[in-house]
Amino acid sequence: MTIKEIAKLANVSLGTVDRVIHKRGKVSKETEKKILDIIDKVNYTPNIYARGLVLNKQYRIKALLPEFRQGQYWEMPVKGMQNAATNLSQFGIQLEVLYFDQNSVTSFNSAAKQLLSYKPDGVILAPVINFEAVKLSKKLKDAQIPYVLIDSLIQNSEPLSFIGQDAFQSGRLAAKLLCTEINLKGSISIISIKNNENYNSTLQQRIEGFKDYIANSDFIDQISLNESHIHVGSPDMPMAIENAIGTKENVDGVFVPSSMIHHVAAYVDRYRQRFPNLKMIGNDLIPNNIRHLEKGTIHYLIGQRPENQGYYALSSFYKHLVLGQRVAEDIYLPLDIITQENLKYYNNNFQYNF
Amino acid sequence: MTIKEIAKLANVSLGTVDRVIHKRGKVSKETEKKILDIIDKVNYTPNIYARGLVLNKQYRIKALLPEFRQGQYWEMPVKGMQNAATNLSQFGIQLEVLYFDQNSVTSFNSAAKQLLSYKPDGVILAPVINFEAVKLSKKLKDAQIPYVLIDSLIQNSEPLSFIGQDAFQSGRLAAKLLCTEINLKGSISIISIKNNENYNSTLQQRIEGFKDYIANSDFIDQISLNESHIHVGSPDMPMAIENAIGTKENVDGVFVPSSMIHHVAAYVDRYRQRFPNLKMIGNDLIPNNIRHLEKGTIHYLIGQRPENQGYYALSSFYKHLVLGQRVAEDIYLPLDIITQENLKYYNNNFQYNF
DNA sequence: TTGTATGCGTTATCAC
DNA sequence: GTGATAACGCATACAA
Repeated sequence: MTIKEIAKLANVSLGTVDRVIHKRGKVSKETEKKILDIIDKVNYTPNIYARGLVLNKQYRIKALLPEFRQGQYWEMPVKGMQNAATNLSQFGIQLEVLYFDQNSVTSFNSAAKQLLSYKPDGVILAPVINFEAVKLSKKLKDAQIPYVLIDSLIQNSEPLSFIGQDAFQSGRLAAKLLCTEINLKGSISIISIKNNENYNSTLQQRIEGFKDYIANSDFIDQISLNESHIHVGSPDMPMAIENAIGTKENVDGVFVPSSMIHHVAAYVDRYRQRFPNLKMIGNDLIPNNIRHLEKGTIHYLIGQRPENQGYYALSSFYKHLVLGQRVAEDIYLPLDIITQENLKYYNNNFQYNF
Repeated sequence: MTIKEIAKLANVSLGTVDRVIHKRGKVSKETEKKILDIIDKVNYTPNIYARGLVLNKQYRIKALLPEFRQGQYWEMPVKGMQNAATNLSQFGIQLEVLYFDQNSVTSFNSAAKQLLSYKPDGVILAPVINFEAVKLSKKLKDAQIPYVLIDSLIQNSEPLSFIGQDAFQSGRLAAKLLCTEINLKGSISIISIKNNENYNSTLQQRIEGFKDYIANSDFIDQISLNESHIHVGSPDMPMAIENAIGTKENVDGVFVPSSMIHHVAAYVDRYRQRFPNLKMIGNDLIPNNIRHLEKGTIHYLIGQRPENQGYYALSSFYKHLVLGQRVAEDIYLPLDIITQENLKYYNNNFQYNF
């Protein structure tokens, strides 16, 4: 059904129908009602091709993400975003990624300022520096620029959508797997490793979920927990790792609630004979972690499909801006459990998700 | 860059450019080369909107699948297909699903005949009745109708793409999880349950993978295996289950390489006190299986994202027919490990995969 | 308040 | 061999 046909049915010109559809006014109440009824009855949907052809709109989306080196976590969401950008370019979606230093508020603010100066049609934001992200989200709201949050949520925000993982549940799952692996008894070391100084709600929630699972299990008395915090790159990192896993009492399991588990795994691997039965579980399938999973140093990795997160983030804008569809508010990605056995098929078809 | 601009660059009319692009001939060698060079240099891609508008093509895709009742496995791929059909209808993709009785070759053949009479632009085929599916695939090839295979492959076929799972690897994964769960020792019962009489290569491969994992493990001597085959609906099914798991020696683990594990779970659940520590693993997250996973009767389910399989099947045709893109030949879906902990987030966003 | 005309980029037909 | 042109459905500027 086309506008022309609707116009004929309503005995008006297609200009009038168009004015009704786009609420441009200058139509009498009665003809408006008549046209709306017909539109409703025939279930009219505009032809996406004709619409796209005549509008010929370009939508500029800016992403604001932490800078990264090859093999680091943030490489993966970016890959997914760029993949989406390729597929969506024919629909006028344009992506540019701006980067900031996770340890520098100044760097974030200057990138944010630059971003706002572009007056983009949409923003993808990783709120790694929580407090500054909140301020930016307010500015975006004032400027009526829709934004998508990726990885973690921020307070009082009204994003077009949030795309990430339930961190608490992720921690619970890690606990279940690790406890089963160590046969429901022994000593577990939770090691929080970060490469920045910011408060990280995701890490925190994963740890809470981990503890919650054990606290509510019927083998709580059989498990002893200890927790440590390590900063990547600090000169005493080896000693910190040694303290976390090499104390007198044997540690049976290690949980690192971030992609940084490979640092511990490398240490364990170096002194393999000292840790013959240590079971390790962590997050994110970055190359360094995958290597240790293949080697057997790491036993489980929990994935959060970072490429898909990136892909979905841009897709949200395609749906919203191009198709005019309502988009899901919160998109929680599955908690993928990866072991040696299913590693090969993990996410090998994410590029197909369009 | 548009055809018009290319025409101007080449000092020809846009009709000539069009003839070159579509290889319609009637163009002199030299002008053809000149135009091709320009097209190549400016990296011309046709405007998808204008193209779609003028062609206004409808693509009729017919799917040929086993009939099912609510809650059965085939409901899920169909759901994914129909979801895709909704999203893709605006691009002219039309889907109709034809059903056949898995236990009736006649039913399959009459549905296949009907399908061919439609002269569809594409076919989605579930080769559940292997031999007949092979014959149909030949006819489709002769008629030059592209087809997508879903769930399992067939011999000597040349599908547009195959969408499914690596069944052997799925079996290996099941073995790993179950063996860990029973602490690498004990007695395991493999129960193959089917609701039809056809040879099922997927089941077979899963069982082989399962055995392969154990045969190549270092705890092979600690595990005893027995295997049984059961037909759903047969009056002696309870006794067959009893024989498989209720023998004198305790069975520690059960592996059912299909979505039919809930039949065993229901039996185990009814006589719970007799099987206090039985661990069970199976395939596919149909409602009956999910219920037993939540209850704890089933410990792991391996998912194969059937909705996504359906979605991808139709998407393949969108990519092939509408966008003219090359599509991936074999799409192996991830082997998802589902337990109580990550069940909630499993595949809750599959509808977003467009 | 309503109707008409033009153009978006591509395809396909027709005249030269 | 080549060029001109109508048509697809929609949005919009402008005429009435």
